[in-house]
Amino acid sequence: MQSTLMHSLSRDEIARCLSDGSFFAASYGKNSVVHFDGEICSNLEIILSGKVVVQRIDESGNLMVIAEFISDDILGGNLLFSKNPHYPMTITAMLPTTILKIKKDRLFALFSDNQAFLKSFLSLISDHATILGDRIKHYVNRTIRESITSFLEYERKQQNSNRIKISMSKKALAEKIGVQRTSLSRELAKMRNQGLITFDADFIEIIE
Amino acid sequence: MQSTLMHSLSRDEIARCLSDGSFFAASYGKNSVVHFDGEICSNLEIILSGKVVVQRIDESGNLMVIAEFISDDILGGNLLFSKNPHYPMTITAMLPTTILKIKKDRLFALFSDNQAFLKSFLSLISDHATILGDRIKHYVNRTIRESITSFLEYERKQQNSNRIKISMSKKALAEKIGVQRTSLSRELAKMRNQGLITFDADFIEIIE
DNA sequence: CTTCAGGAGTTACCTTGGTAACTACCTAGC
DNA sequence: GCTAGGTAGTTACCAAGGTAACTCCTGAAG
Repeated sequence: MQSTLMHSLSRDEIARCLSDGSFFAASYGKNSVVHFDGEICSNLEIILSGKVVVQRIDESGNLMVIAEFISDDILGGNLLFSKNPHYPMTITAMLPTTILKIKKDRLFALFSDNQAFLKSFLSLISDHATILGDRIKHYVNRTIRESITSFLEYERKQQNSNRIKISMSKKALAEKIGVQRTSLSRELAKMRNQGLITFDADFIEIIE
Repeated sequence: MQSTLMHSLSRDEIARCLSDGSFFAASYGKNSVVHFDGEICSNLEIILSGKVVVQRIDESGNLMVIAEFISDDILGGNLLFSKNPHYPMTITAMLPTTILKIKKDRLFALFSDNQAFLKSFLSLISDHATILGDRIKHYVNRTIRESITSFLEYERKQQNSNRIKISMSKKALAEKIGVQRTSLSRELAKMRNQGLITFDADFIEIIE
């Protein structure tokens, strides 16, 4: 991806937008909430640095991490033009994060002026929609075993190895696939007992 | 919504695109598959008449209906510009359906020429992304009781009445919230026994 | 060095809900 | 009128996994 959206703007354009107030930046500390569930979305936001997560929290406080976004990714792209422009989930900074905000009306002018910008934007929001679809496909209405297998198969392809580096804590993995940490722990242990995998803190290895 | 996308095109534009082959139509019979899971998406499609459903079918054949689309809605909008332009779920015609297909490259030309068309398109794909978000929010990782309550609360607001018309069969409702029909039946019976609701074939009434 | 917090593994207990096997309708076609 | 297919309701049985209450380990702060 690599900053396609910002790169499609010239320095002059950026400078002009910053000076006339249609672009402005904001900073968020670690663990602070960037957008609350239900908050209205009136700007397109581009992450300049840091990391945010989109998370659903249900009534009993259970957490599911739906997506993670880092530099050069956007927030709110799919909300700005929808009939109901409210953030449907909570967005929280995981690290100190700076975000550039672009007013909606200015955005439309940029689309007309700059085809590359529009193309990057469409590509980003399409990928975001795909992420949601994937969440449903991979983790919804499945047993934990199926969710784990789905995750491992995906990572095996990505990493092209049976020895899969888990670049997050087990707790985070449990939140990602939407189950309790203890249940994930139990199921991983079962799979190890059945000779399907081995694992430690950093790796899970699939045994053929 | 009302056909905003087609209405934003002039008759001349439509006629021109049809004659040069960048627009073309296709028909599908009831219960025929419009797109298979995994199929590549290379056109934007506009539903001219009929009804289609987006459904996820897991290995054991369980069905969950993710969304329903009717006339003037689009298919593939979020796929065309994404890095992985494969249909992530099966799309099936529920009624005899005709669909207009627009080649991707032509689409981009239309965006440049016609701002209203771009605006309609952005609005449609944003709404689609919102639908996916809602599915996750309302029905994922919940008990059947919570899913039912969520559905009833939503419909209560929509219909502005405690007596909620269910404009689908119980079987379809079960598919919508992603549970077995018998389990839905059991849970509704429990809720009736606890004095929370009454129901018959067409209505569910919430008792305050 | 000590303390404390957070990640991780384990397990008994129990709720949720999927499965399967019924029954009872209802409607369309013969 | 009779039969076949589709929708609904019911329930015994059982597997999956959430909950809670532990323990152990590690790393950072004091």
